[in-house]
Amino acid sequence: MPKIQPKYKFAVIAADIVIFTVKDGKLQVLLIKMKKKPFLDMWAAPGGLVRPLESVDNAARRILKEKTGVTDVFLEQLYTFGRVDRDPFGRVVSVAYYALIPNAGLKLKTSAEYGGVEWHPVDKLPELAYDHQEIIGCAVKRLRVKLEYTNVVYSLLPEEFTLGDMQKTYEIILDRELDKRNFRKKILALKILKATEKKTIGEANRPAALYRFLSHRPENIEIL
Amino acid sequence: MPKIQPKYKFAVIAADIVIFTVKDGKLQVLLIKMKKKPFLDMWAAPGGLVRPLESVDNAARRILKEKTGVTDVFLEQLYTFGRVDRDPFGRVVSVAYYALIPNAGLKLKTSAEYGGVEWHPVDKLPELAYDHQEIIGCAVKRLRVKLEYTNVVYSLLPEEFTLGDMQKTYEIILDRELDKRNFRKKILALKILKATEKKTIGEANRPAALYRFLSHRPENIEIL
DNA sequence: CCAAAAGTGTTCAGACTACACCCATGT
DNA sequence: ACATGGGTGTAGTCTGAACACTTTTGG
Repeated sequence: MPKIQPKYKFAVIAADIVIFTVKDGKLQVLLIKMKKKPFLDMWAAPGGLVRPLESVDNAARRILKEKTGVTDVFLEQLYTFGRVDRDPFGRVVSVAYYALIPNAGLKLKTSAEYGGVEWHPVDKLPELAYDHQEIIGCAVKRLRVKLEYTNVVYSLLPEEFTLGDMQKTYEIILDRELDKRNFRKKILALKILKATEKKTIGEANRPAALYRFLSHRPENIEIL
Repeated sequence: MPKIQPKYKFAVIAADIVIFTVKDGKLQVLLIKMKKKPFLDMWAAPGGLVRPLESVDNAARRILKEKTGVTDVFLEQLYTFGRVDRDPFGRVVSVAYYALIPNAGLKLKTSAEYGGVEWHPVDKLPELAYDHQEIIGCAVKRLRVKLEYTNVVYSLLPEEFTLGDMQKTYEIILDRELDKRNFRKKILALKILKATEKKTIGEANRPAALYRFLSHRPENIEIL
């Protein structure tokens, strides 16, 4: 067990965010390259200390916005990681969150503070700082079950999308194939989508109907 | 919004435990009567600051043991409550846990520090300190869903129990009646119990077979 | 003999699974 | 013309829900 440097007199609180998107046919997380010594060149989920006059939820929203610029996406508390030796800089307890953002040509802005900001597929993660491997693993598990009984995919898809897009998103995250006919039947029966008049154009195949979610709020609905 | 007294320079961490049992045909929680000023004579779930060299999980276990003496029961992290003004004594973030303990003639020991320790039915709670009403409400919700897809009732029942005891526990917590035949069929089909040779004796009705859980570890199993 | 909980099967409806072919477009 | 994903229905199986009477004990 590493020695804890009591930089703070009591345990203090940080928030870390596992930011997911689906990109290039893979579930990916946003990681930041560390420049500080014990974790030099390792990667970590974005995070930071909770400020004295800021709620933990707000800290999570702030960090998410700082790194991605997005604000109105699904963001939920995941779990609190409180091992004594999880942070070599001091006694820091991390309240972890996870967020789902659509892959809409988001520009990642790095800063001098970090060695880079990049998406990494969850099935091929680099070496991670702190206990972030555990945190991300936990977030992936949670995301998988959450997809099955809520409508939160809305936060991974663009405003308008095809049923094929939606099914592919499920297949990528759940890592299994779904039956097209059963999937469409199920989803349409739930009445959580409304069809637009539009269809996809310019693709090398038959145009597909575009849908949008009726509600962009998380709701519990048995989906699969 | 009340003014925060910066007793600590940063936010510090406490653990609060919602301790459940089923007693007198009701789901009950263990509460402590406060003696400190802004919450004088109000009740609260047991809790305390996390010590600098103690993990948050260990703090929860410690507090549970201090108040009840029990150790090997189901104890799980619930949620972290991080509103800025949740504690008038300072910036304290609470990692809430919930525990399930069997109602086996547990003796509650009060201390000079508190005005009393008592069980209270969750459907008739007194006025609660801090945000503990929210925390307990959250714990009850979680317990209800958890009962449906895990075996955690084991931690509310004695070592040996009848199927009637088990069904009653479900009915009390879920607050709805269950069909006796369907319940027994389902539970026995899951193979999570083993029948003992024994039967209840001395009751004013037909003796019932006594069962025990095969495993006393939390497992995900579709129960209802 | 009465009260109280234990114990025990069947039927019906709805949900889930598996499965194959034609269609509209771009190249 | 062909490659690509879009779009559609049915039959069989499984699961969950509803439902009533007999048994064994203590009082």
